Amino acid sequence: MNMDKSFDAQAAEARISAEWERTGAFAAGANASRSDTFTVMIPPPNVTGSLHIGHAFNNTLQDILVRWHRMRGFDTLWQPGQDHAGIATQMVVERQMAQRQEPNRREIGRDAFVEKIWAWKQESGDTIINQLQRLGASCDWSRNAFTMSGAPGAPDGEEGNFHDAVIRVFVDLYNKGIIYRGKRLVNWDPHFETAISDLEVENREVPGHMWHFKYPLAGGETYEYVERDEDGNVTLRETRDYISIATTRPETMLGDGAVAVHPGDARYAPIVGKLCEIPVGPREHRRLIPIITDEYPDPDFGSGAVKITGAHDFNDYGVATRNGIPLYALMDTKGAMREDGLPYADSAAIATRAAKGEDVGDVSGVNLVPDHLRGLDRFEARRQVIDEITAEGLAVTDANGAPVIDSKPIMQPFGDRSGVVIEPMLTDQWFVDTKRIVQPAIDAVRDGRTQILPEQHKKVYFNWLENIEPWTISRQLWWGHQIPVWYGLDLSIENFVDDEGDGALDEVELFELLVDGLVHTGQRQHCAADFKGIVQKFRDDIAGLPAPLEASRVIEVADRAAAVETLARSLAEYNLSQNPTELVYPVWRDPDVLDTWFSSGLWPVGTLGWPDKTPEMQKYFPTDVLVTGFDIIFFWVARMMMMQLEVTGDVPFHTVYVHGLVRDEKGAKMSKSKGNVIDPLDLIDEYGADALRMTLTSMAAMGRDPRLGPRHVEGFRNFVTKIWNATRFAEMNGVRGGGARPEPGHHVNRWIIGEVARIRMTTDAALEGYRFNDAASGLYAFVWGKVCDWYVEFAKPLFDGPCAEETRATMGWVLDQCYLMLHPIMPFVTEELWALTGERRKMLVHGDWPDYGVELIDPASDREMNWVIALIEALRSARAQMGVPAGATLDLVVTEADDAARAALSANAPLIERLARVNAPRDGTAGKGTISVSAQGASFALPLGDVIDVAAETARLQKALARSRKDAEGLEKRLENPKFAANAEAEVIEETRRKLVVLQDDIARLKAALAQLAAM
RNA sequence: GGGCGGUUAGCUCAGCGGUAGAGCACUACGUUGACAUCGUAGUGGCCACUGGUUCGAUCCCAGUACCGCCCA
Repeated sequence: MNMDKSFDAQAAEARISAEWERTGAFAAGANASRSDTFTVMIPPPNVTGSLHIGHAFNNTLQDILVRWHRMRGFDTLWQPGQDHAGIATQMVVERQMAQRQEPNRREIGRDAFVEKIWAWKQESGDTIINQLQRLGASCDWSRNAFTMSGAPGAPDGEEGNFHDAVIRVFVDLYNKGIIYRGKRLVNWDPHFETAISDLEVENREVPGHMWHFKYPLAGGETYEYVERDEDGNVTLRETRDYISIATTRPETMLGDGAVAVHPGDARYAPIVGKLCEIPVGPREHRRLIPIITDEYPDPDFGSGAVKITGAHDFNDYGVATRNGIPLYALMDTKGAMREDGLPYADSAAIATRAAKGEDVGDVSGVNLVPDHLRGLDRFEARRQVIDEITAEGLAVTDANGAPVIDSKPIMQPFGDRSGVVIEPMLTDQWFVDTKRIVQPAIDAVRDGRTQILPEQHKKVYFNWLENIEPWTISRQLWWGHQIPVWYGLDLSIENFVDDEGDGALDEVELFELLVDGLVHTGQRQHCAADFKGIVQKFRDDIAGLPAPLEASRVIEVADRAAAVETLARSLAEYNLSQNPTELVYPVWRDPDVLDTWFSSGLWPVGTLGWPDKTPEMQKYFPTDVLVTGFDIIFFWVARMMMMQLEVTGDVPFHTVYVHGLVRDEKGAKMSKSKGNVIDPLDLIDEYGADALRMTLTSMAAMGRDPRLGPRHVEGFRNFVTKIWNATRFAEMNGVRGGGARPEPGHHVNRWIIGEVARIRMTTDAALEGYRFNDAASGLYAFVWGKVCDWYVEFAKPLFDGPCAEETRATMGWVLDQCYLMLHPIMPFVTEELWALTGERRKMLVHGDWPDYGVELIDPASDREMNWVIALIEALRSARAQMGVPAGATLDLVVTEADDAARAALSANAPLIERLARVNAPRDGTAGKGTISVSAQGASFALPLGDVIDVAAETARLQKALARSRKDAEGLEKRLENPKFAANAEAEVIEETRRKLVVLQDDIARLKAALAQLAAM
């Protein structure tokens, strides 16, 4: 067989991947030889996603753990799958529809749109799966899961039951009161027209402006405004008829409900409790709002007075709810000024009554946007508001009469998907009362049932969970798990009497019902897994209605409007026919879907078939390790902990390994806008998947961000070539793999077997501690630095001698061990070499991970070979420094040697001769024209003849001497210190003594050599 | 402002109580039985700064400076 000169990654990877897949090598339980399980859940990539370098890193680490366990015989499952990614996917498909100039989603309707998304998923949803396969990820692809599988409308092939799990948990938490609906201020994305969670908001500092406006006091009242410095001296005193307010968002002034000042702020004490006027809007309907006190305003910031717009600012919301200030919504779902609701004049009148302390009830119909601003975009409205106030002379001005506008950076919230400015909006949403389920998640990490590595991330985890806020889980999207809650009109009527008591309703009674019941705004809601589940609940609701209404058929309609219409029609028909079987009670389902993270929070159990009692659930849950990036520790890890603990009472995994973020060579975050993104597929194309994986692994130091550049990958591609060529050399010398571990007699062979045992132990220790970089660099150093640099070189002369057979057997075994141990990190080239070098019982992916240890280390061989290596290095170094031509062969004169040195020398002479380019050693003395080399217990002379440069040789020896002396002095000083002797461990003292003896031996030899040189 | 990290060879990073390591880069040499995607030998470091603990500190503690990241 003739091996190529290097590994053809491109060709081999595809072939090997296909073979793994064909033989089901990655199937759950494949190669299991024991009952212990090892389960890893892939962090599901977005179904819209494609492989980026972060995925490559994340999945390489998972694959290493998984392959390592599989080879050790664990019953291993690496569960793959994808996330349906609500907003992202909806966005992709909508954009595609727009490009194709198809009707938009509202035109085609919800069902058709969802169908389109499914079609898109069928077509291009497996992109990232294929890319992960190119990376070599050994997931059980036959189990590929999807967070929307089993949802209504899912096509063939998507019938998994993930949807059941999601709905089951929603219903369960709803029944426990942990999920609730409420009108709250949420982060609203005006682009996608949906609420998003805090975590999906990115706060960025952007250039902004702060405007200062005067809010005149009602009725032209005045007060003495006094400012003082720190010592209480008056710095400003004037009579004012206004209060000065600073704002970055003037358009929200329209919705102000109050002005707040700090209770300790003496400047405004005289006017607290009075009313002031919002300086915008039609003059004839100028609104008045109260001046209140609250701890929130910072007296040192701006004027110290803050306008309170409860419906459009989170801080203001807090102030407003504490003080009973109404929340006036100003914008629609697109972030434009509202056009709905009451006319401005009516609205302003209601608001003024409220400001005076009247209870005005629900203000959702109140629209305080003046007519001429209605429908304007929020930013356009801002400009107009500023202009109007300024024109009226109510902007605060400087000495020259110009309006004061501070230009300064302000923090602004942006939607992480849409990139538009988030608008706090008052809307009805569903929430998880996370405080009620968070404690077990905190406890589990605190008591170590789940370990977070590196440990520093525990603090972040605790900090977030201990200050957790309610989680907004509803999204105003169409792609996702629709909330399983149905609403019905509240028809309950107080004091209704069926006048005739005949169990039928006449026109008068119906009219009464319509007026008192139907028309009032109340509604009922019930939650169940499906429509069938809520029917009985609504029946119970209407059971108290007058006959025959109480027996109405519950039917599902599109929305509230349809329900009202349907009910009205049903009553009308009944009125004509008096046929009670025609009566219906229409209900409609909540149109919102759940936050994608609600479903991915159930990933560990949902992928294993829960809520069914599946064998997989039994076997593989709780899972073992979650490997993930720091950025989703809140999004995902914390939520999985909470949700799994809530539904199963168990932690989802015992270890969370948190890795860093892959950066570019300069340490910058990779981003499309910076243009510094590295595509892992490009790297795979150019250098091979193994090289990329090895690079990423070697950089995976815990708690550090790897910096990746193509140069690094190139280095590890060379490593792939190196092991390939070591194998090629072996193959050319008749070495075959697949044999049992030999028990050779030659020190070289005995030594390398001991080294293999060492690397096995350090590799396992590194992997057990999730020190991936140590595993990678240890193996790299072993294969290159021990096997290739020394063992292969030592073997060359042995192939010509009596030990040739045992050397062939040993080399075959050693290389097999290299393939085995490198396989988790570099699966392709090792699998290829495994196949090329022997008849194998099974593929390397199912190879048996070794478990030998110190028993294979022969101390005598170890000592001897290390002595030989040190001597060869000393000889080479001396030659190079003295400028001996590389090709020249020198005599090696033994001037002194103890028994051990003599034995080692004679046993390994051919090796030394070959690798140091010297002739067979002979005894003699150093004379004129020789340079000196020493090894432990021995001194040598290398005759160079006339060419010797005495000065250079002296310099070389003196430099070595100086170094040894310095080291020896340090050791001596330490040993002489009585406190060291008293305090240090016995082992340390012994080690120090030993080192000193070696150094002293070295110094003596160098001195002797120098003396001799001087004598010439 | 709060929290968490980092600062070690020219570059990228390991090490984290016993006086420093790797890869890359650089210099010189090299057609040695696989590998030039290579080999051999070298150059290069007050381990950010200041104190403290210790027989001993790059490593532990405190502070300073600078640089990141996350949350306000």
